[in-house]
Formats: sequence, structure tokens, C-alpha cells
Amino acid sequence: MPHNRKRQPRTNDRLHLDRFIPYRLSVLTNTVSMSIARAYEREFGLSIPEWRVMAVLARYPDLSAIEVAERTAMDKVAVSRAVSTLLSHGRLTRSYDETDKRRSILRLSQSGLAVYKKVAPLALRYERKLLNALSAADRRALDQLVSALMERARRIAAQW
Amino acid sequence: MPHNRKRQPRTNDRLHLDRFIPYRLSVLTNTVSMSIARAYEREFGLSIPEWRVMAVLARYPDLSAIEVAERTAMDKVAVSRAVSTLLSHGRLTRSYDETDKRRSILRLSQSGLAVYKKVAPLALRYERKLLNALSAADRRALDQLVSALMERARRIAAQW
DNA sequence: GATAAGTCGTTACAATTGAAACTATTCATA
DNA sequence: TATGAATAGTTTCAATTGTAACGACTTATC
Repeated sequence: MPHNRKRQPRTNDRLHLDRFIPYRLSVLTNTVSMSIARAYEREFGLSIPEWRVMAVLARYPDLSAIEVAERTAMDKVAVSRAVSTLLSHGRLTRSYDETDKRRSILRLSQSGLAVYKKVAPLALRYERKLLNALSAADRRALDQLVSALMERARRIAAQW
Repeated sequence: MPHNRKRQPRTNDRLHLDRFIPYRLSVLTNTVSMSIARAYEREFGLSIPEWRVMAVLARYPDLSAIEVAERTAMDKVAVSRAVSTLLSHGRLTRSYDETDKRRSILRLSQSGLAVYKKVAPLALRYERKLLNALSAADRRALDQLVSALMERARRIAAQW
């Protein structure tokens, strides 16, 4: 019997939920998202979709709803709902494109901008807290891994 | 002007959705989960909660519903619903603990086990496909990063 | 310039999920 | 052994989300 038998490979042929990356990613993401969502909700009455719309409009004003959807990986119905509640709370202004009356032009209002300026640091603080666990090198590694997996996941989704 | 000015750090003070790790994790997880869910649904009529219950019972037979919930990071209502549809499809058997009649004892039926044996390879194949993008070293790194982040996220969630 | 096909955004309806209340049972304590 | 608190699991109701259909408008084609 060989004494230097290889260690079990991480990905083996039996399914073990605790080692199954899609599952672990899902649990991790849920935990993270729930923490953040709770804070947004508690302190600003914002849902995650609403917050995402605000974040993207803060950086790119005057997008249409569809453009917001593209940049936030939300579908257009979700954007439509988020926009409508943000409008009703006065956090957004909406006008329409003169040359294409279907397209909306969305922008943070004064009050929306003010809220954004308070929420953004909260979000960043959370992220910093989370990444505190990691060395600078690990953070770079994480960054690249997430990018690589994302690309791969997209490709697979297209095939399946 | 110094020519060797440092590169911008990855985590800076402005919020950029594409660089915000919680957001990126969320998009990645959704993409991955949807691919898998679609395949389960298409080929076996299983939802993700149902599939998780089956996976954990395959490895640990005779758990109670609460124990399943603990091991799958689902809440007990979700488990109750998944169990009830699995029972109605004959994929599970349920008995009750003699000494504590509240506790159920769940176990895959013959047919459940048969389904499991077909689904598990599908899941593992997906994972392998996803991780193909990565070197062995990267895979180990991913493993550790997810663990570290998970621990950290739990800790933060407890505080907040 | 009429018609068909496509796009933007909303609405309506169904399915999923979450939170709270509930039943049945057990446990702790007096 | 009676009573209050706790636990396992289900049910109910409300909120969220996904899908499909729709109205308004624009673009392409004839």
C-alpha cells in the first residue's frame, strides 16, 4: 500500500452540499445580501432593486429604464417597479426623449442624491468590513476569481 | 508630479456597482443558480429547495425537518413545503420519532434515491464545467476565500 | 405612406417566498 | 400532575417576483 497516496481531490464524484461551490456561493450571497438589505431598509426604506437603480443613476445620469436594466442585471419589470416607487418618493425625476417618446430619461432628484450620498458610504463600509478578513493579495485574487467565474457562468448559461 | 503615483486601490471611496463585491457575488450566484435550476426543473421537475432536501437526505438519512433546515441553510417553512411536494411525488418517506412524536424522520424512497443518482452527476458536471476556468491552485484559493468570507459574513450579520 | 415587425415600458396574473399565527407535543418547574 | 414555556412542523396571509400580454411608439419594407 503506497504511503504517499494522493489526498482526495476537492471536487470528487460524490455530492457533498458543504463542498459544492454553487451552493456555497448561494449561501454566502444570501447572507451578505440580507445584511445589506436589512440596513438599507431600516435606515432609508430602500429595497435592493431601488438601491441598485439609484447607484447606477448616481454614476450615469440620464439613462433610460432599459439601460438601467442592462447595467444592474435586473430585468425591465423589476426596474419599472423600482423606478415607480422611487418616483413616488421623489427620489427620481423622469422626462422623455424628444426624438423617441418611448424612452424615459431618469435622473436622481436632489433628495435622491442626498439619500445616495448617505447610503453609498454604508455600502462601502460593509464591503470593507467583509473584505477585512482578507489580505490585499487575497482581495486581488477574489476579484479575479469572481471575474473568471462570471465569464464562465455566462458562457455556460448561453449553451445550456 | 510624481511619476510613480500608486494605482487606484480596488476598494475606493466611490461606489461603483461593477466593482462592488456584494453586487458581483449576487450576479454571479444568480447566473449560476438559474442555470442549475433550469436543468433540474427541465429534467426532473425539481425546484432548488427540493433538490437541496434530497441532497442532504442522500448523505444523511433519517434527519428531521429541522435538521434538514440546519444543514441546507433553508428555513423550516421552505423545508416543510419542499418535503410536502417530495412526499406527494413519492420521493420521500416520512415516519415519526417514537419518543418525540413531533419529530419527523425523513428518508429518500427508492424512487427518490433513483432520481438523486441521476441528478447528482448533473450537478457535479456543472460545477466541474464552471471550475474548468480555474487552475488547481485557483480552485483551492476559491475554496478558502469562500470559507473566509462566509465566516466573516456570518459574524457581521450577527452584529448588525 | 401603409403595414409589419420590433422596442420601451407598464400592467395583470400566477407562482414563490416570508412572517406570523397556529396545532400538537414535549420539557421544566412547582 | 398541573401550568407555563419551548420546540417541531404546518397553515395562512401578505409581499415579492416572474411571465406574458399589452399599449404606445418607432423603424423597416414595400
